[in-house]
Amino acid sequence: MNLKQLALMLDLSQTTVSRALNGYPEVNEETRRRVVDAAKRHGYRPNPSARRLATGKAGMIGYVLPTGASVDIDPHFVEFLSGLGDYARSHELDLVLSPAEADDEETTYRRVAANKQVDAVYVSAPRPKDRRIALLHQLGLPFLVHGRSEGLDFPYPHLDIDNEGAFHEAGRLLVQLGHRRIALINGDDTQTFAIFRERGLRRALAVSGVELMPPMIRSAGMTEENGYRATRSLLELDVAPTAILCSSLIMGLGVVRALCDLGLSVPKDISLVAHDDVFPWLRPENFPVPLSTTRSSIRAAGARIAERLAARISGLEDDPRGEVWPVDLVVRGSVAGAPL
Amino acid sequence: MNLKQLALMLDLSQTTVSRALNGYPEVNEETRRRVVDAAKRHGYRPNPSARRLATGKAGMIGYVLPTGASVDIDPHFVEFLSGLGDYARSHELDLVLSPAEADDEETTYRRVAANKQVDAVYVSAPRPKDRRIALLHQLGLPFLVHGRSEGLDFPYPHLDIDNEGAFHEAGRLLVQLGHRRIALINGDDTQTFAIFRERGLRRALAVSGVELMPPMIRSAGMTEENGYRATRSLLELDVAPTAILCSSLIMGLGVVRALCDLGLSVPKDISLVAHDDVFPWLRPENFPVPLSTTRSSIRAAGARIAERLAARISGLEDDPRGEVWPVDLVVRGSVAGAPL
DNA sequence: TGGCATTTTCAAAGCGCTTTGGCTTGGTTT
DNA sequence: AAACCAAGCCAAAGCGCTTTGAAAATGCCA
Repeated sequence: MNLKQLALMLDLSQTTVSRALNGYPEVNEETRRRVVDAAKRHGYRPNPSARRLATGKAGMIGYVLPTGASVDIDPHFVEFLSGLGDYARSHELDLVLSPAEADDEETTYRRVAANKQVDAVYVSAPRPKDRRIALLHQLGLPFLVHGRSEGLDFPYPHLDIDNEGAFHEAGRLLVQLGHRRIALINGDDTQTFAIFRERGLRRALAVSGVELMPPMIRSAGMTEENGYRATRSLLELDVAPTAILCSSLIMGLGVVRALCDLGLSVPKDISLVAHDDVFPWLRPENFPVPLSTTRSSIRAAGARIAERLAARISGLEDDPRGEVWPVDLVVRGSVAGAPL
Repeated sequence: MNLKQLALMLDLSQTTVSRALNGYPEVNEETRRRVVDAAKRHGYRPNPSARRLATGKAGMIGYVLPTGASVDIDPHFVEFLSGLGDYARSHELDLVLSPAEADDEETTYRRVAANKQVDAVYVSAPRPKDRRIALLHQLGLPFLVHGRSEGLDFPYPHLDIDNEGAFHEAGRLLVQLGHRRIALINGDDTQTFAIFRERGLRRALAVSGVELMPPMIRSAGMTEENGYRATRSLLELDVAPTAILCSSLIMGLGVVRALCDLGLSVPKDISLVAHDDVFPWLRPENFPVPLSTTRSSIRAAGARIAERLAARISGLEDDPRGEVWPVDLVVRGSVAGAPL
């Protein structure tokens, strides 16, 4: 059932039927009712390919997915997707994943933009002076960044959580508990989220006159194994930390395992705080010792990003506004006063 | 730069240019070279919307994503996606995720099929007599199932791992080690993979004359917490198990935590085997006691599925062939002879 | 050289929608 | 009564590609 047939059946022109369905004003309300009614009855749905060709609008949002034999997609992605999908569903928005060579995403972004495959894209895991953002800005393809870049000379729309504030708060708590040697097991420090977290902790330590030194910082992909290794190496230092701030629950698993291996107990010997993105399948309160966390639902972020993207697509939002969410500090049993 | 302009520039008809570019035989090789060359030089890329409208082919593969406030996307999905994306990239195939209400995927499948948004879809987490498979079969939309259904009266293309064989092997090993009370902590047992795994273990036990009784079976979503709870409840039984077979590493984390809580040691008190989908961020050899596993890379499956979907789209494959991969049993320190 | 089969090219008709510009109709103004 | 206007509708022209059916060019043979 296509427009032509429907128009024929109603003894109207395609123009009128199209307008009636799309809510244009120049059509009699009575006529519109007839059309809408007939459309529903015959289950008419405009062919998206045709509509897209005519309007240039795709009704889809895009994401360029870095791939490669040695590239692992972040497990957070799936949680983010839950939120995004949940909102997108209610608006009949589909999501297009365009796989790209991890070290050349630009080509794919250009292709996606040139093809007008999607109405907007979102960008995740930004780095300082992120090339993708500059590119999208230049290409004029609507976009939204999950996270923030730095050092760009133009404003761009984004949604981020207050990573610096979160780790500042967590650091401050530890400092207040008397800790001075606080280590940071961070994620990939070429990404801004990691930079902000380090900054937050540094600021908290500075208050008590302590400087966050390089040996106290580890940075690596968020795997259990990396958490383990970082912890082992930190505790081999001459002046080992008495507290650890860790950028993810997954790494947190490794941290706990390492401490256990070394016969150290949480929180008596070591205090531990981790960032929690709120996975349904791994919860900080279920760690051997309930884990204190900085918590922010990545799923909620996904939903909000979908909402804003939809707004941008329909023209309701068009300023490059940035939105930064506060992060909860949730204190549980894994922190205590510094040992003497 | 579109076809028309390119044709004009080359002083050829659109027909010829189109044919030259699409490899039709009825065009002079010399002409073709000219065309291909000019196309490359001017960076001409056919507009996919137009092509789609004309041919009905989309160049995309689809996936209907169940969503909802209380629906969690399986964390395995991301690993699967890595594999799929990796292959898809090399073939310029995009992936369309169409979010659906979790309890009414049918509507979305119908929409996707009617709109011809994608050339093929893949279906995951099938159940016995899966409605989606029957629907796709009936709609005539090419598809591939990751996993298997049961009780369908027609063949359909799928890729599965030998879940029954895997858990049979694992069960047999435990039986050989003298275990008789073996518990199963399974995933969602409305899904076929879980049914097959149970069947495998049952068969292994039967050999030694033991029947797998309901109290020895737990089934739940694959979270750390569910692994913990299942284990606690199993060990409160009058005749507690001496070995546990567990359907995922994530649940395995909970199992280990529960055993630790109870002061039981692996493998002295309890032997443990888990299924490993090969996550980069959580590896069985890094468990407190290295975990024995049945191992099968879900990522490899993703790549293979993309490959077969591509083949089906291009007509190279069109039989409803099923493909079942064997599963490795990897023995590590978590199994030992049954305690007396 | 004429006739015929092949090769190579083209004009035009879709694909199904949106949108421009114009045509009626009936009512309001001067 | 002529002149104007708004409301409601329509025909037709795109959007950029593929594909059909036919025409022109070429080669081959008798």
